[in-house]
Amino acid sequence: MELPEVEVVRRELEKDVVGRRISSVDVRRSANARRIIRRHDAPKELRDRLLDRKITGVDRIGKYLLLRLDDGGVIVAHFGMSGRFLLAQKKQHLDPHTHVTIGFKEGRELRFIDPRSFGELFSTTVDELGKVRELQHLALDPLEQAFTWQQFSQLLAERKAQLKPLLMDQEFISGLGNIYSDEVLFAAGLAHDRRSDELSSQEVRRLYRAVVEVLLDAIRARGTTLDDEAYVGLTGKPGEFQEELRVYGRAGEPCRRCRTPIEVVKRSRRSAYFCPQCQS
DNA sequence: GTTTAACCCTGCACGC
DNA sequence: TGCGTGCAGGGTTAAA
Repeated sequence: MELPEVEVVRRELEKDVVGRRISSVDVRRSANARRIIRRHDAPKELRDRLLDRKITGVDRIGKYLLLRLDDGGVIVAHFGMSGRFLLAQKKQHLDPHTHVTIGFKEGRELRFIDPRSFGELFSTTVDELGKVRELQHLALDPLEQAFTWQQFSQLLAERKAQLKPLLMDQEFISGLGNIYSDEVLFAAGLAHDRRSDELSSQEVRRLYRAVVEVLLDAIRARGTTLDDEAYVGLTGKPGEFQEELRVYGRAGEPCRRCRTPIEVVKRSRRSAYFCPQCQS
């Protein structure tokens, strides 16, 4: 799950969960549930921090969600590969991979579900936010006002790395993963292994526009829901951006722009999809 | 500084 | 049918 999916969930949380008061917190007694809240909380600590608090706002930094509480507390959530939130009625069937359940006074509950257990959910406070290791090294979020062409141009020039891994580096910009880095590079017409410090100013501008436009398009389509992945919105409705993917997952299929078959290369277990004709 | 590989994890596709 | 194997990918970490 990457920035667009997390942003869609953020907007849904803002609409459906802000203003709710937490009446119960349940952490499953499984090794994976402990792993999800790992390092930061014991189940009792998480419960004590959240119980009776009201959720006052929901922010996002890169792929991290921050649910703010009325006493200065913050719930931090990251979905990893297969994690998601489900807003359900309490009597609704419980997915076996539900690790944490946050119940509200009005009746429904927010469930953190994650089959592969790469996700995280833990509590902290506004004052301690700067000390949270996961958040410390996050770079600028590309949908923030501060993400300008000039800024991006300078960042690219300061590094000498291949574009694809650089775009996915959360210390460079935060929010892109494997799917959207491929889509962005296609939209910009740039090859995945081009060097960041060897781009012309025109290419930098194309890349900048591609980052912003692909992310906004994906958010408009409510994110990408792939067959083998669990991403669906807060209430179970899948995204639609998978219909608009230009290269990701389309190896061997004709490029939508020039009909050349899309190619894929593997580098340390990550695949990069691209059109050899349109990207150079 | 950059790149590579291994690790965490489970569901699924595949071949025998 | 059933088993073993490989793969997917978020991030982190260690090593090259």
